[in-house]
Amino acid sequence: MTDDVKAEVERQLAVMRNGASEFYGEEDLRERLTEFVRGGRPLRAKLGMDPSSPDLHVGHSVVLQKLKTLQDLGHTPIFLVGDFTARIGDPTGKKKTRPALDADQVRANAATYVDQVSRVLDVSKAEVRFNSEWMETMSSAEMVRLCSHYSVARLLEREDFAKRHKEGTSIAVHEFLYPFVQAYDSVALEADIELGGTDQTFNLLMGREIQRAYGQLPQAVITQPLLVGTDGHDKMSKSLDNTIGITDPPEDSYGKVMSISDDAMLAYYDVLADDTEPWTRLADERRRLGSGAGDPLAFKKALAWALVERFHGDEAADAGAAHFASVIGRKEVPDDVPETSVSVGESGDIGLLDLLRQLGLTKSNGEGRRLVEQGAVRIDGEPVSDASSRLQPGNPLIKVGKRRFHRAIID
RNA sequence: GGAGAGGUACCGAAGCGGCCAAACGGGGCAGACUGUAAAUCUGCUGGAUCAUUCCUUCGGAGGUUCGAAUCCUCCCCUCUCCA
Repeated sequence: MTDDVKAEVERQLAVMRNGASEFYGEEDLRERLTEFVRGGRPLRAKLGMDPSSPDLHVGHSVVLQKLKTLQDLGHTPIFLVGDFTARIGDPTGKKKTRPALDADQVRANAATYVDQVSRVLDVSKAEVRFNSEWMETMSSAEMVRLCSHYSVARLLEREDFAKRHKEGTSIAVHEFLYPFVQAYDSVALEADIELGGTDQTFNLLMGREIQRAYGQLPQAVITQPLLVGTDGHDKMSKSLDNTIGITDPPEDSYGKVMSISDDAMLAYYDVLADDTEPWTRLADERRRLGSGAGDPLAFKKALAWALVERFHGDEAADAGAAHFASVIGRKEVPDDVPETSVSVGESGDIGLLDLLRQLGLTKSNGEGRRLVEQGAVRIDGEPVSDASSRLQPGNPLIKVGKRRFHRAIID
């Protein structure tokens, strides 16, 4: 019996550790975990996300996946929507003060989160909380007390703060408050474990200290590696415009994966793979590619398929693959080309540059002219070389670049 | 409160009376090439205009000048040092 308990505790710890970058406070957890295995209360696993943009992306899904893993182990997943912290703006990794979001914006973003999270996690069995719940009503006196538990010197140990301080970029005082609030969230939620990306390490660990200061057992901290963006260099981030959104259309998601470099492709696999079907099949090929052999294109297709499948299901993944093979591979016209009706002027025809703008394919005539000059514009498959050309009424298919199609209904 | 440095296009950064719509780098877009929308190479990258040219842009508001991103005045913001 005791051995069984011990084995189960070790098994759970191993599962938690799997794929993680760091597991801080693992020892602190052992006792609580043992009680749980003996039939005690489940551990409370916290994952916080600020609704600073309306969409979650695949990078976020890495930690969400971990939360799901903890859910599957029988623990209580707590998805914390940082509606209050979003209004401060997480200074992590930032070179300058983030603009604070207003309450309405935050509320609107938060509303979309729960739905998106449900693509990964069984939200109905999770505890979904908002930190405005306790932060909105915290008194100034309490805030002061909270801040008394940590020193400026230690805050300045944070690399981003230290750098900004040294370089003379301004750090607004409220930015210092961010880690305090995040840490206090763990107190309010009585978290046993907190998850986050490696970039959150400081904030997460501060949670341990603040919990101790409030007389709680410190949470364990599991950090997950950051997913590189589609550019292959920086971390995936909305502000860098290198994301694959959880709610992106399957065709886009598939195409975005296909566009990443081979190096990034391996990084994606390493961070995203779990022990479920489409991923496990790739394990051998992953090893071959690591040693310079293998078929990178086939692997990338399989990776793209697996990723789309995770968020949209296998039919959507098939559709994404078919779309890519058709449009990019065979250079065919996709089935679902958007259509827009435009009217000719008194002349009875319409200028190409006007048309491009009306279809939303270009922002200005200058841009349109440039694209035409560069041979990027095709009408019904034929390249156009004259920017001043005019089109008669009809239904021409306009193609700009390699993958932007639009059918014009000219009358 | 005092002294100094600075605010330039999506970002970084030159320019410091006309040759500036503003060098250069990054990013973005396009083309070539490729197993892909990677890498690499090439081109483009404020708006209107076929073009000549015109309009808006160099923190904000005024001013000097034939002419200002560049000079002057006031204001706002950032940073440094001093008190």
